Amino acid sequence: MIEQLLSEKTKEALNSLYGASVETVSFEKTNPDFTGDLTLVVFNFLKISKKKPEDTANEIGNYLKANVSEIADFNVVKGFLNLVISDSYWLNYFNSVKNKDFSSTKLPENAPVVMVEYSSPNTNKPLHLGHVRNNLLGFSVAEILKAAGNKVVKTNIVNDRGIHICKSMLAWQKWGNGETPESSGIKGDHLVGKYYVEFDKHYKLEATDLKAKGMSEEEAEKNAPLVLQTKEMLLKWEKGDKAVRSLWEMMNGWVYKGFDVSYKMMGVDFDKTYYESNTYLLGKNIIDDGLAKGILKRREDNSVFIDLTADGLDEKTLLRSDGTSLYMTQDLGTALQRFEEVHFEKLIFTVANEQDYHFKVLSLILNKLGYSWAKGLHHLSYGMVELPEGKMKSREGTVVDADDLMSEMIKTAEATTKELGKVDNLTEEEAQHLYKTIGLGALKYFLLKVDPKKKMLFNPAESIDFNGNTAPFIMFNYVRVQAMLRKATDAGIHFDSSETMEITSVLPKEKELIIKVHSFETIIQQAAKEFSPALIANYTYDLAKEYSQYYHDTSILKEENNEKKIFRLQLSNMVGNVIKASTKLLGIEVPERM
RNA sequence: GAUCCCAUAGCUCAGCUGGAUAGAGCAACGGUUUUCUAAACCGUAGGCCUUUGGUUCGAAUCCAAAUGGGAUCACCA
Repeated sequence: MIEQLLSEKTKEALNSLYGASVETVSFEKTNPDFTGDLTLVVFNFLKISKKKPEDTANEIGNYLKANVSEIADFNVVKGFLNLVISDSYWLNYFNSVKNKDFSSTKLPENAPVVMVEYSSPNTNKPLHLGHVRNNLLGFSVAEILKAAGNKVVKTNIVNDRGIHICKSMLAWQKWGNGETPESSGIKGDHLVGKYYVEFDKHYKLEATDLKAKGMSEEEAEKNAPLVLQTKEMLLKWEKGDKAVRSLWEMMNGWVYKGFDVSYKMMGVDFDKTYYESNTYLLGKNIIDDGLAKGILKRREDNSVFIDLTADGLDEKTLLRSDGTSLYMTQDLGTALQRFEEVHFEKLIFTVANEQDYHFKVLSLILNKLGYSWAKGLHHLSYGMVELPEGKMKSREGTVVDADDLMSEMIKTAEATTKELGKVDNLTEEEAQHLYKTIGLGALKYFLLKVDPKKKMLFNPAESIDFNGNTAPFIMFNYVRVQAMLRKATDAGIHFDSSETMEITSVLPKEKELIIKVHSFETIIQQAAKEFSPALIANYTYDLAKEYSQYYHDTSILKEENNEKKIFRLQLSNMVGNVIKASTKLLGIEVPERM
């Protein structure tokens, strides 16, 4: 990396010129309005040099030019030292990576293990837009971490038990008339979700009824017959009641079949799937351990808690007075279980920001209990997706359904593609695949290009764009490259040999493209560090945009100089390779034609 | 009441480990096609970077407060 070399040499310069040693020296990309590639801001060194900014910059510049062969020239504007890196440096770099497969990563044996948990669906309803953001984020972060040199284990924990699951079960029992996915033709998860909404409808009626009879709102909500029956059902489930268990298994089975279809459509997968019904009792041994260490305390009524008031938080109960465990207890237990299973360096939880508090407490407790691995826990917190009318609520049916949204996107892609008349040479199968690639790509990019932690507004009335900063634009540029390369191959031009072209100078745009590709590695590392697919998305867009301008202004196949022509083809090929690799990190596939 | 997150063009967002004149896309207006895919390219217009104070040679960026928006603070998950 050129930055590293320059940083070292600058330290050397400061030492030799002013006899001072500086810890870190960093460069930034030169502002496009000035000449140069990298810029050193010298204001920080004035104390050392005891000279004017211009003089300091000039002295450092002279030293670097004399001692670093990669520096072709420099100029000084006020306190800014702009360095021009020689074309030959960039060309050497270009030649070393022009045929590289940017998407392959070879992991060292001892690569750190990172577990990424995402999705975590409930089995009482189908996936909605919020889940889509979660799934895409989790999957993409996993891909990015892989590319950054980690061994990644993708995990899903299915919340398959609990009072909310019993709600749809009870409603189906009461009003389902034996309806099944087969008999109704409704996708399993949607069918179950239908009864979840049904439950809420009846429950609200009951509560209103009780209120009319003089109960307070709170009483009415607690004493609605449906609520009591659900609690009873949960107790039966916990005791292993045969009828309840088999109903549970049947309905969950429908849901899993449905989820599989949605996951496959989204293009996400998991290495491990956990079920809450198997893990909800975990964590009690941690409690015993904490009590023994005196970090957890037992109340008079036998419940167990931890006092976090000294850390600015509250008292957190970890065991009910009847000895049963809670959400937090369970999460403590599963974290420990996972560490014992895979010895992760990091454990990433992809969960919406409404649970920031929960994860803060979780990490704090584990740290207090002295588990050294707990510092590897990270909550990948993302903002909620909101609709113009506010938060989505599954119970009330005000959600953007994941399956509906995806098929809507594919339909839009189909309509647009046909309108542009781009399907003439495709078989029906190829065309269908193309619509899916474009539609889902547009959706994925739309959700991933925004900083994860920001909440996002989705207006279903305004369909997702296909122009500008979008996946179809990026794909379009990839496709243009492929079309051109096919044409070149047909004409018998060999651009993919490792042969080095005798190019001595490059166009400014060509240099920019090489520099852009050069920074791909750094961007991956940064995205991995910040768990941010948005960085990859924006990088890819910038690259595609620059290529688009280059393509527009420069003739490639029509270039008469053969060396230049081949160089340009190689450059295009390289840009295509990077686009393919970086979109892959977002879970986006690129088509070969469109 | 307490804590956490957010605030940049009409809209959606970049930029935030302090640096030069704050960038894209959409929408608006105008232009480019006998030339490698026009889902493209070029141009015009659009900004008290929410406000105030502080730190600094230098602040959209760091600190504090205020305002507005969101979330959380169960022996629910």
